[in-house]
Amino acid sequence: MNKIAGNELSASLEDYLEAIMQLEKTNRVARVSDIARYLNVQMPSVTGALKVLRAKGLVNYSRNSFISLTENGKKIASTVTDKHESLYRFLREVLLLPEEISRDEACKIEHSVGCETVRRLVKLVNFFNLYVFKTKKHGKLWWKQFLEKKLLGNVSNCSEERN
Amino acid sequence: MNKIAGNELSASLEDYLEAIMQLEKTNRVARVSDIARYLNVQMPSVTGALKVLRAKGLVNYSRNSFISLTENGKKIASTVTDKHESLYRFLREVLLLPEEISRDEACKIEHSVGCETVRRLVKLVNFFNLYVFKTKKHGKLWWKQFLEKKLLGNVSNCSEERN
DNA sequence: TAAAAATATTAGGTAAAACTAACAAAGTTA
DNA sequence: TAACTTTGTTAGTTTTACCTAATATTTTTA
Repeated sequence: MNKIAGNELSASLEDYLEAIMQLEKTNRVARVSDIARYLNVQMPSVTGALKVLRAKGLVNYSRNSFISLTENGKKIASTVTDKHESLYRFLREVLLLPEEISRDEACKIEHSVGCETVRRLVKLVNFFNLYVFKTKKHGKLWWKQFLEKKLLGNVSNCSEERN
Repeated sequence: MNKIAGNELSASLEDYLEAIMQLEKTNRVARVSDIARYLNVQMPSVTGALKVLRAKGLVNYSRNSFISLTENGKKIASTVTDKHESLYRFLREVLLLPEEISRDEACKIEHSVGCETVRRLVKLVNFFNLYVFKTKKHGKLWWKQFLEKKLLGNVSNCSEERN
């Protein structure tokens, strides 16, 4: 299962596009070694991914030379980045999770969440900023306390994790 | 990247555990063919997964015989199911997404979301039910309209999807 | 109970996405 | 410019998670 339908990209390939866009933004150019470092993979993995992305028409790239996103590649990369940022804001500003966890979590979820969901999530963030956090004097504090309060018997025994 | 740390299970293996628990609940027993149908895979894939899960001490299983979750397997399966249900409720009750999309989306996200996040998500659902939806007469309607309203210039060009 | 159907397993294969080791090309520096 | 370093590629391997085809086992039914 978990099949990848026709035009959809794997989480991994999405990550490469995102990395390239990010590196272009901060470093002017994205090199194989930068991408590798950014994504915590070895260089041959990058070369391999670039060939796949080129075959899909998402990057311009040729041996030992520059890498850039095509129009199409840019479009996908910004969709993913947008999901990432929206999720991050939701986790950070509404669920009030710590920065690092919000970042990590956004990274993982960004590949499995749909656009409409993200759009609504952004609305939710706006709602909190416009209404909940503006309530009386201490809206945000009140919400923080509400989050910490025990409500109903939701006892999930989360074996695995640190968070 | 996307490495699976020591004790963590892949999304796929989590799905098998979840399926087995679900089938045990509704059918009394989970058979290879049931699991295959449930997860949309072929039977040999199930046999293979069962061997891996057995090696990890998560299912009791022997050739041509019954399948059941061990204590440990049950624990993990219910954590996943719990994540699924909480996500579903959030998507359905707060973001007001259609049933089917909420279900699909929950299915995909359940493997990448942490326990603490889910716990807070549940609080958020409670908050909406206790406060937002109880506001005046038409709390829920008001929220629905808020969700539909255009706010700020969040124009993401979501090429891919249907939702 | 023998034949047919359903269920399960084995064997072998494929594809994605990573890896290492070895080599090649480019850039830097002495 | 020769030697060294950094960067990038190729070739080949591994792991995960699927698949099909063939075979084996169990259950049902005529």
